Amino acid sequence: MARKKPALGGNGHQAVPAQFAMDKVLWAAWLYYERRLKQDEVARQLNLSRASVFNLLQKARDEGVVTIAIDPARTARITLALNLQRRAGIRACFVLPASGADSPVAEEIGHLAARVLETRLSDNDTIGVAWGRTVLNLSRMLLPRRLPGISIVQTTGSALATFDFSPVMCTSNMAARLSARAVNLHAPGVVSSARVKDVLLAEPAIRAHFNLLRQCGKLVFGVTQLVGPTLLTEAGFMSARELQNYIDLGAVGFASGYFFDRAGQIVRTEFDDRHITMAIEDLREVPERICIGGGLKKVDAMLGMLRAGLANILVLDEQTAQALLDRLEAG
Amino acid sequence: MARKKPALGGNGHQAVPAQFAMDKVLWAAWLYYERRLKQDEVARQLNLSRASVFNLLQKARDEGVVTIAIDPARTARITLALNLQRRAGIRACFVLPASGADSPVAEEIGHLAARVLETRLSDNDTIGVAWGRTVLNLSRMLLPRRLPGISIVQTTGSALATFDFSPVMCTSNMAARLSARAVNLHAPGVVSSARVKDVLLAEPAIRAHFNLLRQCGKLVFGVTQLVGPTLLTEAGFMSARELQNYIDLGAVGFASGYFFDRAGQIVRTEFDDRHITMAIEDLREVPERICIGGGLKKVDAMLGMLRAGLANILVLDEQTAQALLDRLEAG
DNA sequence: ATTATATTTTGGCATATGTCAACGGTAATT
DNA sequence: AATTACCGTTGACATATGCCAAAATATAAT
Repeated sequence: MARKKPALGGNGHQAVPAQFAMDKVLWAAWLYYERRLKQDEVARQLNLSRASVFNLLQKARDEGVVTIAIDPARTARITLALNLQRRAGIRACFVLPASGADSPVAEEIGHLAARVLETRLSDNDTIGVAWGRTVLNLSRMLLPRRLPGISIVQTTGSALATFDFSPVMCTSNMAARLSARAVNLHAPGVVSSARVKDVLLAEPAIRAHFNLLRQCGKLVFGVTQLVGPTLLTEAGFMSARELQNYIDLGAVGFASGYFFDRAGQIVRTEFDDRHITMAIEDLREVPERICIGGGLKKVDAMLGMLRAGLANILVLDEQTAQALLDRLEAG
Repeated sequence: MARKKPALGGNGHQAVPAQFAMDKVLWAAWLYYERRLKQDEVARQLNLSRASVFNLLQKARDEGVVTIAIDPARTARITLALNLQRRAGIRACFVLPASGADSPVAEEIGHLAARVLETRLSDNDTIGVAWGRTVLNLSRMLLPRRLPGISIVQTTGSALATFDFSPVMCTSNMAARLSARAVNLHAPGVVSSARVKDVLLAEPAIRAHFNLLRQCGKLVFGVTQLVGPTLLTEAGFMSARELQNYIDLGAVGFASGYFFDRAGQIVRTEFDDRHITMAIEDLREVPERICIGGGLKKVDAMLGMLRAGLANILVLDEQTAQALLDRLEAG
């Protein structure tokens, strides 16, 4: 996908970035994609070899000068998506076309989610971002764009353990892609006691952060199942014992900072009192709550998540969508 | 562009053969454009021939399922440049992006012009250079390079008064930057009588200079409006009375040594007979005649200059380009 | 059922695109 | 000044795409 280095300046000598016309990348892209000239003809116009024109076009695509994108809205119009949307009582549902065999579903869903998010972004948006592998995938697939009015805000305290899909990683990655403002939450994700959490939440800087989160127009998060090996413990976010407490109380999944059971009831333990994350009542006020996830093993968790009303926009793969729909129709 | 029929919605008949719960057009488009599979691979996944996949993709493009878009902010300038080029019937046109800031336009245009000139330079070029503030700006922005085969030739006699953008200054500055040969015209710009001009033009050294000018592959000059305070008088090039004579005859501008009116007719007074400069018929033979200039107050002058056919390559700022285009389209 | 008439699909060929290793010039380093 | 390292450029070759006319299939009319 990513060809080479971002290659800012291009040819070394000269502080003459794209601001100046005769930007060959733009010129070539224009002739090729707008005027529909063949690469040969473009080459003739620019006095270059065709191979060079090809390279310029490559760069144009990599830099995001040209965007070749599928309107993700279309993925929401297929029967399956519409049915699921209706059954789950949500606002929209985007379904990744099933691709044969060996596809790494998580990556592809991140890809689709990136497209979905891109089309929904508007100026001065504030976007709350949780953490997780899928969310990180999303951030990686965003096309570089310049949207300076946008803020990407962390919904959860930064985790202590170093894992590559940490909250900080997710937000800063996204912000970098969009040239947007990254607003990190300078607090641990989990603290040792309820008292410490109270103290932290009373801090002005932290309060300000949670106030900012109340301005969010969009929220992006993944969903995790609790059975089998789960990232929650593997990533060092919580202990196996802490997790077991939730499971014992009937929890089937975790999303956007909260655990819930099959029926969509939020499940709480003392862990919640030590978990520094966006308040659930604020969370439910966010107009667009986008949940990204797929894989059959997550069906139970997603079902609970939907019933809990955490998401109102869903991005998932075809297979999971079908399974989810079947379960919803079964009752 | 539109290939065939609009192809009724694609998802028209819901009674899909069940095996494809998914819209084939979308599916193919996703695999091809997002997953970057080859058409063969897509064909294999969909159990179709490659040609059919091609047709699906065609339909996807026609229906707007895939969008190939160039960052509109960057294309505006190019569109403007192309339109202006077409309307003015010139060879090329380079537009300086409107910088939000209050930057000194003249300098920026010189900068752009320098880049334009650099990309067009070739070995053993002979370049005729007039004088003016913009031309001097150009010379200052040229990157030092070693192009020994090139000659920079003065098109107009050296002015007597000392102003920093005199013909000699412009040529020698440019030559220095390019390590090129500066060929100065050892004669005054304006003499006292037609007789003196004749005598001078008969001089072998001067004849040789004008012969050299006939070899020019490129010409670089600015353009001046005549209303309001103008450099022509301020720099001591001519008297207010001499200028007024031109204005009375309808002249609106001065470029590359000649005055012209709104319609592009060259306007002459006895001053021309004392002005030592490249003959207009030689001037019009030069293949690349690059005019540099900007600022809304010059629009009238530039219009006349274009109609007079003095320039066939234009370097100007976005605002002026737009104004010029509007005027040309108005008729 | 049969014929006529669209519509979709396909094989194969002409053209366009993608890749790569080698070249040549510039800039930084010694 | 010589050396190295780097990067854009290029020609030649390998693949992929675009196109069209013919075949297959669906649809309508008689």
